[in-house]
Amino acid sequence: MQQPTIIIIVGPTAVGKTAAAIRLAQNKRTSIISADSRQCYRELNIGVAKPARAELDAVHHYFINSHSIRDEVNAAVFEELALNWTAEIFRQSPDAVMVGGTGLYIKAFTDGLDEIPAVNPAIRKQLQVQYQLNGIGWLQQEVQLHDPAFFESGERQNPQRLLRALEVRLSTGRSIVGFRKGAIRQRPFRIRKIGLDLPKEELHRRIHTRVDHMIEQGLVEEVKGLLPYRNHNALQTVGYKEIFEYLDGLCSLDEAIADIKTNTRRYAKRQLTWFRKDPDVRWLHPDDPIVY
RNA sequence: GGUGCGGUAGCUCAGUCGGUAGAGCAAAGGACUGAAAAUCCUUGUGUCGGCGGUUCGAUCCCGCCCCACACCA
Repeated sequence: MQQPTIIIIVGPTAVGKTAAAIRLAQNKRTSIISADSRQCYRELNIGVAKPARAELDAVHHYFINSHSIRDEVNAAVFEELALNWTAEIFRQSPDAVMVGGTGLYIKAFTDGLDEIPAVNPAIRKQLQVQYQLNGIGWLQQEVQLHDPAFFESGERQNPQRLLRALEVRLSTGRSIVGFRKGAIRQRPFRIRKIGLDLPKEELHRRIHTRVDHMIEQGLVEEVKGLLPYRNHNALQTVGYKEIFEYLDGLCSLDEAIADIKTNTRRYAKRQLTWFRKDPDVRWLHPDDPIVY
């Protein structure tokens, strides 16, 4: 018997992944696993362009509204959940569909992450506080002192990477460099990747239209309700950050909207940089039929 | 109509005591294994408003014109 197959649809934001995935899942009579690091939060709706109610009713979606912004979600969490959901789907169907724009999550699912023991949350918290207080210079010194191997190879200007290296070193007593094997894990199913793309101008038009639509839908109200959670990681999100600035009186609404458009265009560009590098992706126009 | 102030990169502006110019933002390209819609790296794109004049040489000085803004009439 042939191995079950998961078809993964990737591409930049606003290209039309959601609609394509739903068409495909309906054809294959199967379910969809979302691979989107923001749509999993039930408190985030308008600003993250979730599938519409009718779309969610038409096809079962995993990893949509599955978490709270108070939960800690990351690539490792996604890897484990998605593998379980995949197994669940394959009990019913030889096909599964995954769709999303979060490249790292998809890579964690297809290739696996190296095993690194969980870090002590107290250490993580403590490092964040100290970094806020003392800045990047302090962080660099600490990493140089505690993990010279990473300091030599790593990104010295990147606070997130430095903090990660440091928390691993202080939690486990070992350098993160030693944990990174980069081994690609074998999965018990076939993986097919489809990339959707449009000419840049058209993609930008779609982004701009979608942002305007979000404002009409009441994005400002949604963001107002989330003000108490603005420091959560889940709220470090295009569409939310900019409206917080507007609500703080730092800019006009029009400026905030223009910033959302700019930041969404840049996000799309980063997504394309990531996915274009992947030789396994077969590129299609969003309207093309996906046949396997 | 007069006076003042300005016209330099896509935008906001700096600058050159005369030797063809540089910041921020935007943009382009890239990296990225537990924050990834995050984070980080690289790259300056230009008839210096137009036409004349002075000068070895003008974006800079002078004249005229055009455009924008402010004030006066």
